[in-house]
Amino acid sequence: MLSKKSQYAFKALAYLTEKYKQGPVLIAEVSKKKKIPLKFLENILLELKKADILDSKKGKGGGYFLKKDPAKVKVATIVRLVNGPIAMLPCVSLYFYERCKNCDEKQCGLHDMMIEVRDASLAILENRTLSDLVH
Amino acid sequence: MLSKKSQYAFKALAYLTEKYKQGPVLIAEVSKKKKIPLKFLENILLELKKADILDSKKGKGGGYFLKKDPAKVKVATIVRLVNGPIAMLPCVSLYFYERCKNCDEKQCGLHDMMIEVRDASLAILENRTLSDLVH
DNA sequence: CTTTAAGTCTATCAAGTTGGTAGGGAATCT
DNA sequence: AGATTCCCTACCAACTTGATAGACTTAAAG
Repeated sequence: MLSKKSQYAFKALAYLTEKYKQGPVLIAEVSKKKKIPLKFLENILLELKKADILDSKKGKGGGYFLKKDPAKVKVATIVRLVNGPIAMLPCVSLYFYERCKNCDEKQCGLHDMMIEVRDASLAILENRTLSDLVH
Repeated sequence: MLSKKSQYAFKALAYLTEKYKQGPVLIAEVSKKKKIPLKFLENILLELKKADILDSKKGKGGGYFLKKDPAKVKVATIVRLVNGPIAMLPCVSLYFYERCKNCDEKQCGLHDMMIEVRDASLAILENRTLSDLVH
């Protein structure tokens, strides 16, 4: 399951997508409109900035805004960033791979099945962008 | 991600699938062969018994065994039982549904996307059984 | 050059979950 | 009766999650 933090992140990103190219948006505005605890949202947006998804301006007239075209930012990227692995097992994760202990990947039936699930999920998440969050 | 408990459960079930119709198998044997902490495994197997997946016999010659044909036990069932929801959001879960707060499901882009992911995952997990874990 | 309006950073915390352990109880077989 | 094996309750340390507090930095306005 996506954490609450991830859900907040997506709501905030959807809002910033709506406001794309309209100048910086206050954290407080996002917090109010999307009903996300202010200080928690601060952390989330800062993290997204450090990951190069968002940019910000300080001082009067400042705020947060998308750094790139929302149609170019994959949902999969955000999930990995904020929520972690998409795969159901570390041994089938592309970005968070960890070898299985006590289990030969070449003969583990679960392994193969979870690769299928991963690929099915990625087929969707890698082909949807922030633009698809609003309509 | 599947919890360690879930991974243990699948390993144990795979072992019991191999021994299907060969009489009860000791917890201690499963623990040793699959390298699962004994007392932790006890809890897991007991839970699977209460969920009607396994059955057991006490005393000498006792142990655990599959209650049904492994080809009839869906992987999805086990995941839900031991790990919880398969969907990435409560508002798109079939078995663990919870309404979204502050978010109209009919106009939430994330909602639709996560339904797609859920269906893609279920297409696999609902059509694989314990038999597919061994080969 | 001071005030004010923002975002930035560090630290902390309560509650819940996860992975695991301990030990005795209950059933069953010999 | 005694051995064997599962059953049950309780407990615990470590980690994660969701959230808050407060001081700091940067930038614009006047």
